[in-house]
Amino acid sequence: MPKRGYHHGNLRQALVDAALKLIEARGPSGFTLSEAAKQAGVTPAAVYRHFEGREDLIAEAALQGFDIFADLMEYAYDSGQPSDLASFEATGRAYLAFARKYPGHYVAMFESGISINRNPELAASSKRALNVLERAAERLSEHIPPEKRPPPQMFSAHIWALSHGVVELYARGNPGTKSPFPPEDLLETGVGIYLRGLGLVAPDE
Amino acid sequence: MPKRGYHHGNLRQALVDAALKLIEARGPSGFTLSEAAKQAGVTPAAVYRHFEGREDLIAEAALQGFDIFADLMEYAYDSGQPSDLASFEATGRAYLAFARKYPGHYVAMFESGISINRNPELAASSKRALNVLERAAERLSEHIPPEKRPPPQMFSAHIWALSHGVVELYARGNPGTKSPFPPEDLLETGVGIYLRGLGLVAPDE
DNA sequence: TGTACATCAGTGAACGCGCGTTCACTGATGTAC
DNA sequence: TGTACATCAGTGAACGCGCGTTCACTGATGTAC
Repeated sequence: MPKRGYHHGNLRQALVDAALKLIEARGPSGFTLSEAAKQAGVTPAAVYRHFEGREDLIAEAALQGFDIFADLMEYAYDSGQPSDLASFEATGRAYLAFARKYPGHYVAMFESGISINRNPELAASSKRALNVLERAAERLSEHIPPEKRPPPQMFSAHIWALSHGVVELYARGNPGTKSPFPPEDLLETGVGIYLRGLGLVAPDE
Repeated sequence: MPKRGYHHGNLRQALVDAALKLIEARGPSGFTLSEAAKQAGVTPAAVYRHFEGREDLIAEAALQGFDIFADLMEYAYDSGQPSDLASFEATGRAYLAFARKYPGHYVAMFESGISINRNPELAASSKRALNVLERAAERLSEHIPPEKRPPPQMFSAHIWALSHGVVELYARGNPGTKSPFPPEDLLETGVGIYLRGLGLVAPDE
């Protein structure tokens, strides 16, 4: 039974969890090391037993996020197989689902200003997530006649950008920018129209 | 001749300009009122002659950004007329062009955490920009048979999201997330495929 | 099973720093006569 | 044109605050014998 007595038991993860909650609640710049320590019931100095400092703590939170994210993307891809189209659509949905379910992680990953390259592990993990989407795009592009086939990296970039834009603009509490449609619908229809434009979906459903 | 002697001449705008430069260089949380004052060659206390405080200064920077943005969007729309399709495409391009040309404004508007509703002027100005895109989408949607015509607000939301995503992910110095394609190309092709999906562009060019 | 001891996770006090904000002031500017 | 004066933009010193980080320490834990 951890969490009792002088020694915390699992302070490292408790600090990450506290950081995630704070980042979610107050944004990436509202997060402070001292506050995270406090929420974990510990002195700020104790943080330095587990992390090099503030940045390092954020980086760990982002890393855990990328790991979950990549897992989710892979699961989504697999669940769509053997249909390449279903796989592609599922990864797009997984992006939004992740952002909704793990908002703290999402902000740590994409808005905290953390560099993906500060840490080889972080770079590898984010690459893994990206690769799932690129693989899905590649498979899908094979259904298009080669002579009119745009590079698959471009597909994935389009979908990534659309998903990210939907999340940033419509799926979070940006005050004032109220969403005219549920974000999920927005992404779903956007991807649908896009795929129709690629000739991968029947022009009339 | 302003800018000489004890009185500054145009301190208010000089502070906004300094703030924009700082926000561009260090991100929204890297910006400090004191630093902006310093760059304008003035004591921090002097800022309070022109603004209520830090937030108010950021809000003014964002407001000026929305005004420029809305102007640019309107100009783009007009330049595409009488073709509704050209107008629509032009507004999408204008979004990216604005983000590139006025990065400080862009960040102040979309990433500083400022609320669009803190200020009626700000709300009006951002609404004006949004309206241009919505109007463009509305006109365009009239070229689609009514029975299979999705709501025009949905178009504009799709394009807005795609543009925003391209800017955030590929058009800025996010370290590590190197762009596989020039952002302009990415947006251009993405919008192209999307419009084809709507049946507004010939399926083969 | 009991004792001695090394380990090391967390303490608590302290630090220097830059921040946003306030306040009484000063002195340049522009207007009234 | 020259003088008196009101205005008010900017000064400079001070504030309290919370931040990230350091350091010598303490005492709980687990292992060796």
